[in-house]
Amino acid sequence: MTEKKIQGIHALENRLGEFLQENSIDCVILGYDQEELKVLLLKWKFEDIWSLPGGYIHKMEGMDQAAHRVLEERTGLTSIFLRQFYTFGSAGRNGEHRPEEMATMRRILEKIPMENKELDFGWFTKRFVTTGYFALVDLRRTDPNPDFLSESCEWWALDDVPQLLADHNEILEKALEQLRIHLNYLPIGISLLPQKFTMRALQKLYEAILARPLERSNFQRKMLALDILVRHEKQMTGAANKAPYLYSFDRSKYDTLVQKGIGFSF
Amino acid sequence: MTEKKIQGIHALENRLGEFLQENSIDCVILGYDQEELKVLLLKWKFEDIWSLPGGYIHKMEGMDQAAHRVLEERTGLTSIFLRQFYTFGSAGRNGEHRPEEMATMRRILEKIPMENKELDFGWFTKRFVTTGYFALVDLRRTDPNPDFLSESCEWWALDDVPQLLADHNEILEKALEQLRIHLNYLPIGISLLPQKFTMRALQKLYEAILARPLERSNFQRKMLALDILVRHEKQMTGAANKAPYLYSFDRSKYDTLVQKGIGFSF
DNA sequence: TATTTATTGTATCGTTATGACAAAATAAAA
DNA sequence: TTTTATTTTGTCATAACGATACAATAAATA
Repeated sequence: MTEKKIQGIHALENRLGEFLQENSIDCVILGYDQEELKVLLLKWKFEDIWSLPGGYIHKMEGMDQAAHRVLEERTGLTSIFLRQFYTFGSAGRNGEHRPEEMATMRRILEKIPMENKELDFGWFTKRFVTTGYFALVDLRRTDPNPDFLSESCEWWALDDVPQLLADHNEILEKALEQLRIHLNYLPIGISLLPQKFTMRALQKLYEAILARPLERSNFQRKMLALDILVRHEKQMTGAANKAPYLYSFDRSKYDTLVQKGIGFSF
Repeated sequence: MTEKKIQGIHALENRLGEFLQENSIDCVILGYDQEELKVLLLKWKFEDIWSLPGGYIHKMEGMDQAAHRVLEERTGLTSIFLRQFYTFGSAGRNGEHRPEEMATMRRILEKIPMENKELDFGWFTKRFVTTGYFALVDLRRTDPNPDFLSESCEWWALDDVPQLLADHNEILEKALEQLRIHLNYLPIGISLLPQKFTMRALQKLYEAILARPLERSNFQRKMLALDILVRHEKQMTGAANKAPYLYSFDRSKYDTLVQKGIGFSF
């Protein structure tokens, strides 16, 4: 078998894993920028179809590992906050329930230069199960890379997310729902913000996740009461107003707080 | 289709075949009796091995359906509180990581008459991903039934649970951890207690789940404040003390509260 | 019948958490 | 020097909470 062919098969495995296999993982990779929460989406070649980055689990690999691998392949980031949030296995996930979409997929695969492009789409009639992971990243540190079957890999503001492949919109919604619950057990800014940030930035992040405004002074009071922030010098913004302090997380205090798992709510 | 292309497809199939996995579900069925929380376990035939009841997802069946099916097969109960809590897919779940246990399983399977090929399960070669569900039931309404591979099906007090097959002890622990979190989003007594119960019984249930004592009068105050209980006549216990009232859940108020998803904590 | 016992139902009290709002501080512009 | 916009800190009434006390009561006991 030629090297090229092996590469092609390997790419297919990674990308189409969720259709070919019974098990796959899908990543809801959330980044934060410009006071907005964004999600990383892949655009398929040739057609206007977007989907969550995903892949499947190699034989000697755990599910968590697979999710980390996909994340690294798409963003270049390692050692990232990544958490399983739900497994989707309804009968309706079967490809044959979405014939039009399957036809589109068929067109895409036919145009991709591979020697074995006449794939038997009987594969598509299998029931498949995918496990969702959400990741929180500082998107300015990422370098999004499309995979073999994608022509681009872009950050989308949550409000603008288009219709996605299969049930990926539902998966995204579930990820956000779970993230909001996690917020009560875990302060999350540490992985979404740059190392030093203003209290306003942290509040805007929480507001973006919760999709509702929070009261400024009460937010500050509660956040400081957690005793996981370190205050640094002020940041001179150049604006005609009082300059805000910069804060960063105290990693060890942060970790012990997470360890204790104390619930706090917003 | 050319011979070469057919070869390519076969190569792909073979390659993918290496990655074949099995999906299963495992149920942590919790019952409450005698002020104790109990879990339903199966004892395998011929050997002293216990495990959680579980099963495979049939071809045209969703994962949730499969869990309901297993639950009904084991307990006779339908329309039950049943919730997915986590999916276990670490590399270590592969049978080949537990050779002694696999040898035991092999002995068991050899003694069981196997007309049915499905029973081979591929336990010794495939990697397993299992999704855990927890169920809450009134155990006095159940009729535990062992399955084909089990010789008994019994309720075990949580404190007495023996070492279980594979990572089932971890799965049980995770189920309890998740249940305790759910407790803050959902009053759960409705499915674990008989229709009418005393406040003391409800408190004992919460204490059993949380594994810590709760303050009596404050528990009563909070629980009544939820406004989902109906008070009935007193229950004459025959003991030399004040007789307690009986309560039951107001189903519609209960449902609307769950709908609102209001958080309350103990 | 009167008293005792054990448990239940409810009230109280001090502390803390919370939401809404107000006031002081301050960097830069006018 | 004053104005402007935003941050930081403070206040205050209310609600929630943990701890404790006390009253109510069904049955046993004297």
